[in-house]
Amino acid sequence: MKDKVKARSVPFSQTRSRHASETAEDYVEAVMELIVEKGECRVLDLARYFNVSHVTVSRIVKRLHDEKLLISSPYKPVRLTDAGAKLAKRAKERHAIVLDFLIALGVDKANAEIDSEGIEHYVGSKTLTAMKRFLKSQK
Amino acid sequence: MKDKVKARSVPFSQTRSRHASETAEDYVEAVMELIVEKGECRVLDLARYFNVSHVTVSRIVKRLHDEKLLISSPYKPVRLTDAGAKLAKRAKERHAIVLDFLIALGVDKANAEIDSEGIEHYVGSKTLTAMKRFLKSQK
DNA sequence: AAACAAATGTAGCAATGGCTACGGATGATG
DNA sequence: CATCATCCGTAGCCATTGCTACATTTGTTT
Repeated sequence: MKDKVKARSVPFSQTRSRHASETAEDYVEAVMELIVEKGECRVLDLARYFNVSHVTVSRIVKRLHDEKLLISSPYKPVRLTDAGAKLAKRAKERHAIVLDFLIALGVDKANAEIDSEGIEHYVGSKTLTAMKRFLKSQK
Repeated sequence: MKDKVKARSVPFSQTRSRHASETAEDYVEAVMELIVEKGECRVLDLARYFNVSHVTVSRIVKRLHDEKLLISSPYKPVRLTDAGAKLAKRAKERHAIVLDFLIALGVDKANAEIDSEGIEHYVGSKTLTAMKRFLKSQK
């Protein structure tokens, strides 16, 4: 009964910080998408997109502004910094790969879209490579 | 500029509640694993397993006790209720499938273990079925 | 039995992400 | 230019998950 407990394989998976970066990725990705789709991104657009109140959005936008991923001034549309745009682009690519992968695997589009949004945050570079390889082999 | 913003595909993915059930699954799964491995599961075992303080564990254990997934009395080892054991078994099976799937896909075991722990919480039944199908076809 | 180490509980703080309620800013419309 | 709807910010609440510091319980070891 005195065995050492083997530590989890993800030593730094502290829920809170992990979750904070998930949020950051989701937000910059959404901002980029909304700007492409309708020319600008307002706080309320994000609120509708994520189905949360504008208050939640505005607090998170403020944090991401402090982290230099977003640019926001009062009552103005939200924009991306260079760093934010870079992160958004990476997240978007990864998201697209995961989505295509699930579809190629035989998951219907609706479910693939739902699951890919959660899965994308946990796909490491090795897994991403394996998914790309699979997609290529299916062509 | 007046287009409706299309809502996210996961309308009820409110981060908090989603995250709470993730925690529940992780904990019952860990409790089951630790009981199998060393005969009992103490708060400190869980703290080492998740790399968090015993305080964090003891609060979460209390919550899961209230939710009737765990049984805990002061200074005693943690056990599973029937409901907790059922949930743990389901989570463990899903975890195993995701892990095997990633390995079958060509991801090395270490990375497969890391990624599967995150991915398992976002794999819907359709995706799980597709993974099982893939595993069968590889045999 | 006393003393000590290890395990667990409690108090209290911070960060994050939900919310409602309310008030100020902006922009369109009369 | 006044009004009004919409958008957004602030105040302040709750829950969750981190933490340190300190207190208590348990069990082992003199």
